[in-house]
Amino acid sequence: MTENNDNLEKLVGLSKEKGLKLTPQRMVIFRILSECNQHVTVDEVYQRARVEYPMLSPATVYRNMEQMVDTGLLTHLELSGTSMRYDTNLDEHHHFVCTKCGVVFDVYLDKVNYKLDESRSHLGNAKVNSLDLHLQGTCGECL
Amino acid sequence: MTENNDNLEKLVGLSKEKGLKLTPQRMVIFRILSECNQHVTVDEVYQRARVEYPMLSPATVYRNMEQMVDTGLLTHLELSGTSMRYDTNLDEHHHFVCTKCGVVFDVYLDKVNYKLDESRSHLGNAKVNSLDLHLQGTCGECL
DNA sequence: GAGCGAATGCAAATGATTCTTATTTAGGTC
DNA sequence: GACCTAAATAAGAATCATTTGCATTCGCTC
Ligand SMILES: [Mn+2]
Ligand SMILES: [Mn+2]
Ligand SMILES: [Zn+2]
Ligand SMILES: [Zn+2]
Repeated sequence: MTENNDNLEKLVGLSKEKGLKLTPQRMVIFRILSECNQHVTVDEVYQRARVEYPMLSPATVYRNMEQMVDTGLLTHLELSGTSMRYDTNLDEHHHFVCTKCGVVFDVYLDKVNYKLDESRSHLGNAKVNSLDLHLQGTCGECL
Repeated sequence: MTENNDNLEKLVGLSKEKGLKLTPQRMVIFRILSECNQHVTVDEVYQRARVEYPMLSPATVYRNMEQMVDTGLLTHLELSGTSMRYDTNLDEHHHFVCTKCGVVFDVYLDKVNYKLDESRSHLGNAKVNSLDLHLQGTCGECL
């Protein structure tokens, strides 16, 4: 709860720095993002937000969340799926996805080592900048 | 070329086993899949196919490719992006994506080791079944 | 060649996202 | 506090990928 408040204050502070105006719509979106699940869709945020702010337009949520990505307050969650998921966790981290229910957990790595099979991998002289580990399996609930 | 023929024959053989009927539309799709780039969208296949078979319907390509996933002749490429990509390579492998041009290369690994930071990763008693390594960077062309 | 279920074409439906436009408003300036 | 302007919003149309319903056609088996 105090952590949520911290998150909210951080969002408000950063958005001021970026020159974003503090509209009530934006405040509702910020608060929901600071309270709810890390890996959300626009619609999940919209559904919650409209309870408190019924005249809110979905387009506003779309615009705000994309803008937050542009200004570095959110990231896109790079998973395939029907609708875009956003990540409020800006730390470098990876993900576990439950193949039954779709729940997404954050995974932090102490280390990763991998060795390419050069004979079959044809990267040419591509330069690898980052790696993203996607773990899949069954979550505790679905076991 | 002989390799493409092999691929095509394999597709035809497998589809017979699965009880799929050999329609001319399906044959065109199979042949294109056996000839072209591994990581294709439905539309890329459709655009090629309609050259040879102008009355082909996009819905037919959608239906066939999804059905091929169901019967194990194709897999979904688990990347975020505007439209679904399919992988004709059924071997276990990983991918490199160029962040400039979007090209996708196959990557084969000899080994992977990773160590979770248990204090921050909360997998509960989830069971991890597979891992997928996504390399990102700049391909040779875009360097 | 007949019969049947699978496959197809086409057009309408869907769902997520983006865009357009007229209107409102936050936040700075006097 | 009134005023200004650029930013933000609501509402709805537009777009794009994908799916679905339905009438018709066609591979395949006997
Ligand atoms: Mn995350
Ligand atoms: Mn591949
Ligand atoms: Zn689960
Ligand atoms: Zn490239």
